[in-house]
Amino acid sequence: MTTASTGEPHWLSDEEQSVWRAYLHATTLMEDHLDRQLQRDAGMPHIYYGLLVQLSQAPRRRMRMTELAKDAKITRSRLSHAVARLEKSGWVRREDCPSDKRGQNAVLTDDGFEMLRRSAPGHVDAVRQAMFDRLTPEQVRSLGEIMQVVATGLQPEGTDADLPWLR
Amino acid sequence: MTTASTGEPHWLSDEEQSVWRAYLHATTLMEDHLDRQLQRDAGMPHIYYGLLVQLSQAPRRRMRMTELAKDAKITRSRLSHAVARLEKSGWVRREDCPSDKRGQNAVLTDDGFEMLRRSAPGHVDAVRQAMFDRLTPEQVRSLGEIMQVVATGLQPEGTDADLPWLR
DNA sequence: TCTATCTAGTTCAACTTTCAAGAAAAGGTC
DNA sequence: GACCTTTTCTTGAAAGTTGAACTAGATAGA
Repeated sequence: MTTASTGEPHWLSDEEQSVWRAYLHATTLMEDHLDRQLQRDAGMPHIYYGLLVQLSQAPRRRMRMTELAKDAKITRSRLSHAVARLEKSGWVRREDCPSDKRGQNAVLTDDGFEMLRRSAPGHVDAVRQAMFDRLTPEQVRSLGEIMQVVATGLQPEGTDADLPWLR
Repeated sequence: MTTASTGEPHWLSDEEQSVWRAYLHATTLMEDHLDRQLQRDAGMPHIYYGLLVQLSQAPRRRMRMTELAKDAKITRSRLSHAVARLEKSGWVRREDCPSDKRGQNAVLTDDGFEMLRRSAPGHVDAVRQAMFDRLTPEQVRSLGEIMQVVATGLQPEGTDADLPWLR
């Protein structure tokens, strides 16, 4: 599939290639770095930690599964497995949703909240050292805009709510 | 662990938090997007595709396992599994290294090269649509600098060659 | 040479992710 | 209500990843 009707694909320029390589390297190393940091200090991968953070910020520290999955940009299936694991560790528990008998709420337990409280400073430090301490304020602002544009562009079609929101 | 000696951790500012969220969303969605695109069009995850690209650019389309792992920022273990899989698919084959009997070369097969040739245009399109088509030239330049800084900061300690290069 | 150490790469088990399939409740529509 | 579709969430198997343990070959020192 080529962009236009000319036979020749629209390759990346030298600069674009080098930016793309840098992007892939930086994001790979960052994900790796945070996964290790959190596996070591909190006993879970980065994505699981993110789920707990979301829950901790939600009203009454609980969220519907689908909403949580949507916010975390993961599939429901993946979330089901993740919550099962976090439940086994005692950081989360499931709760039937009163208003919709199909629904489940994932609830952050007190142990889970306490664990977050303990590990948050170390995690923020890791993020800071890897990213914010190395960038100028201008670069931080610019990065924010760029990532916002990219995220929006990849956001599921349906304006935002109840359409096939991933894939 | 708190950054300084004051008791209070150095939390992220509101702007930093919002940039960090955007970064996480954008990179998650991007990885997801490319994984699906390549799984669909080339029958493999993004990281495997990247390995083939590296091989295609190496002299004689072959590389030592360790070097390939280092360039791709993955562990040797992961690479072993990946190459085993790619070998089963016929895109890569292993070859003993003549000069070091412990060594293995991963070699891109003709089929692998042909597969790359067919799927590259679609992949470039996907990258372009998701990122470069949405950014101004100024933003592309800025993104390149930022990612370079971050990648360098996370790069393994040893200047570059033969020291513990990951973790 | 003998020995200790290091390096290259693989393997195993535990864990995570994906995809497709499925059960159960909710929401139409007639 | 009966019927069909949609939504919510889970499950199970296959694929991929991780970290530690392991084999074999290279290296260096006495």
